[in-house]
Amino acid sequence: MSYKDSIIGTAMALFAENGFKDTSTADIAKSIGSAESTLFHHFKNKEELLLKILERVQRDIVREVESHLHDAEPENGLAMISGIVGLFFHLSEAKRVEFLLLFRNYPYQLANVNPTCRKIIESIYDFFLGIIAEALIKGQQDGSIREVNVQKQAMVILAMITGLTRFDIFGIMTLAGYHQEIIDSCQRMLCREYICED
Amino acid sequence: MSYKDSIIGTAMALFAENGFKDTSTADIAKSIGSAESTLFHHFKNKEELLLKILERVQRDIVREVESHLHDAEPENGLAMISGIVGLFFHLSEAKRVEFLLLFRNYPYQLANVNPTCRKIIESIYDFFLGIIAEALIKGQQDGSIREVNVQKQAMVILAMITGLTRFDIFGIMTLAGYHQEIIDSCQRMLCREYICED
DNA sequence: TAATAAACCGAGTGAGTACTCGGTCAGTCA
DNA sequence: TGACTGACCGAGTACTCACTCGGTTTATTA
Repeated sequence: MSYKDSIIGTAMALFAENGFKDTSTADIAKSIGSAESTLFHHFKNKEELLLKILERVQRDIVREVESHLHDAEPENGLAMISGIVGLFFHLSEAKRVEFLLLFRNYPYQLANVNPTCRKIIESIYDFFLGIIAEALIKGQQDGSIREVNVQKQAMVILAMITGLTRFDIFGIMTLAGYHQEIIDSCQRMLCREYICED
Repeated sequence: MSYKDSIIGTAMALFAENGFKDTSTADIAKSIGSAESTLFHHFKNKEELLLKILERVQRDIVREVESHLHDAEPENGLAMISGIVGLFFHLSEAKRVEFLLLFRNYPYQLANVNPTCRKIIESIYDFFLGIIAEALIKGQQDGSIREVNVQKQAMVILAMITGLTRFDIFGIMTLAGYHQEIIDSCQRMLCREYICED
């Protein structure tokens, strides 16, 4: 059990860093310090290993987000959104390996032919869309957020933060010191009215 | 020249659809209808072929965008931003293959070790950042856009539209009918003040 | 037309690749 | 103690990959 977990952890790091195709089973075995054939004693093939990894990623991310959201006591829906956006950026550092894996192409390619994989990935995106939508609805009820199409707006927000995170993770640009600017932009996008101070 | 171009076109489609690693030189040759060894007569290896493809993608995208922007006569900076966002979504369909290729991991992996590749990719992103920043500055001058940090805000906008396009292209979600919502969100993010109509 | 060069091909080649198989060894329980 | 089970290994194996090489066809130009 524990050994199996260590395979999952090691393989996840390698898949995230180098990609699925560019990580050979020999690489994984070497990194663990075991024989290549031992991998196939625990997982029937490389693809099953990836699926177990994705399952763990999904569980870890959901658990982490829920524990953070549970602690927070936001005053209204708009503040909830700010909290979620901030949490997402926090996660992209704290769970960097998991995020990097989710920005790889292979999981989505596999999702096209493997329903199990598809479900895992969908559940991750649906989870984030769900908490954003919840905050939007709450904000509309308490008046902190204007009337918007909740589904569409949730997607726009998720796309924005994943897009920014992708830039950061792939080294296209750096997000250092940009978090407040981004949260500000979100608030302006959503708030009922906004008057410029200057 | 022309034959070389047809190799580039065919290989681009395959790399975009299946990824660099998952497209063998045999696949490319078969798709063109020539011998595998002929590829290596025109390109010294598979990597050089990818670089030539990326160069063409960069040229094509810049040319296409510039021709569109040249035609448009926006009334102010904010309208320019809306035009750029709309154009980006138009491109993600008109240049679907090129966009798909730019959402693959391999070009960015290669960029880490190959300066030529890095330059091409950077120039694409810098190009988009440049036209967005230009619109922001114009908007601040004509009063249609509030005072913002131009660099940061340009990145936020580019991240949002690439993030949305990525969702659409990878089949995570569909953008059908969302364009106006997104352009609206951008305008609210940028405009000097906004009063909700309801 | 003859000479030169470029385009193109078929048949390799060696270096990986995921995965298999037969067997060893340690721990568990009757 | 002895039979059984599961973790683990080394040595394969069949296959795919990018790339090479010797030679032939085609185009160009003197």
